[in-house]
Amino acid sequence: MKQLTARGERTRQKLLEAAERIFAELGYHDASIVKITESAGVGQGTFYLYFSSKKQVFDEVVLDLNSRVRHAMTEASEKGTTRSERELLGFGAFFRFTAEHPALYRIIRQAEFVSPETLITHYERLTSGYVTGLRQAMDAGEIADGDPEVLAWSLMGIGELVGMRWILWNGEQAMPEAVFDELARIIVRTIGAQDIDP
Amino acid sequence: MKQLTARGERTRQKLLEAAERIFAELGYHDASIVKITESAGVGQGTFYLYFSSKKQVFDEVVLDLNSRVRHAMTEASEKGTTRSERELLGFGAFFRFTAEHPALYRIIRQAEFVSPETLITHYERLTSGYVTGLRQAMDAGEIADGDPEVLAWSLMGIGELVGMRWILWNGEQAMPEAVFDELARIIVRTIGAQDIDP
DNA sequence: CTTAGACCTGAATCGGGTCTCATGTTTGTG
DNA sequence: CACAAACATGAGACCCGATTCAGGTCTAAG
Repeated sequence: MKQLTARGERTRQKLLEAAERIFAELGYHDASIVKITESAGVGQGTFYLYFSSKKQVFDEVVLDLNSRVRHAMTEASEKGTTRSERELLGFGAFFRFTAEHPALYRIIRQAEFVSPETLITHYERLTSGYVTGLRQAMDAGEIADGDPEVLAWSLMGIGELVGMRWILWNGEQAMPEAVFDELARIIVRTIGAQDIDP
Repeated sequence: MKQLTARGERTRQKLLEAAERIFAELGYHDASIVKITESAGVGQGTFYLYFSSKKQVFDEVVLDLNSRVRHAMTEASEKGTTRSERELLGFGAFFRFTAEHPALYRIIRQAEFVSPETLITHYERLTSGYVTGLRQAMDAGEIADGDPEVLAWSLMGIGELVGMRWILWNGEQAMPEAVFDELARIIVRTIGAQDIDP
């Protein structure tokens, strides 16, 4: 599998998108190659021209979702000036992404057994950028001092469960404003945001 | 399946324990009835004398773990007097349970597709008791005011991811003390605990 | 218009899983 | 001790899925 022509690239992309769709809908185990290729509109055998196994396409889907969600969060949070603001913008982007791509959740929860290495990679990529930002804010005295790693994982946990409860279980609607407002207060407390004004 | 004799009860229990073990180790899909019955030391057919399907035994294992972890948390947190204290004792119990029964995590993450109803029941039972306690503490002015439900889910999220990172991924060891101490500070901030002393 | 190379196909192979059932074994009671 | 009710068994019926492969089809360059 090396150089693909435009046609090959197109087919590969169709398969990747179909895989994301089917994995999200049915879960890893009930998603069969037949269903994926059917949904992509290609023959069964075609799958193996582009991916070496079901697990491999799974990993690729996870990593793809990972880089997309991080991109969305980074882009949003860069618009903020204080750490609180940045944090809330990041959460907002995360929830929006979740509502649009429930696959993120549904697929990642499966990774525990399907592909633990990829699960770890996913979470570590999410935290590592996070930790840097939090440490800077700590050094600047913008938020409470402490171990930024524990804080980063705590914040991810909040996002994960609140997103599950109010987005996934709400039919992938946007989150009610009241919930987000409450959450905003909680997050500001959690990071221990300080007023910097002297 | 109605009245079981002592012998029947014993066999059923052996199967339930074996199922928990095997599900935790292999995940739902790779856990086969053959493996469960082998691990329990009974014949394959015996399984169906006590459970009607693989999914049913899964649900039973989840609900059993759920009631055990809640019991452990409640018992621990009742020893505390302030809400902060209670909260930290509850978290401690949760982490201890996780270290001793990694099945809790590994199994529940699978439930998303295997048995979504049971997943929801699990989380809702965990929060519902939580919400009551938090509301009382809010009314007593012990912690920051707000929607106790959002706060309950946030706290669960923290426990879930921090437990995953520092217990599951650490070979099911107890959590490093430094991490727990840091976490304690984070939790106290998150609930917005107030000094009550006038 | 030819043709090499890229691309596509789905039937067939192979492995494995759930659940049933006809047949035995154990236990407690009269 | 006899025997009904409970309990236990594992072979096999039945189903389904990942992956392979031998044989087409498409496309772009000459």
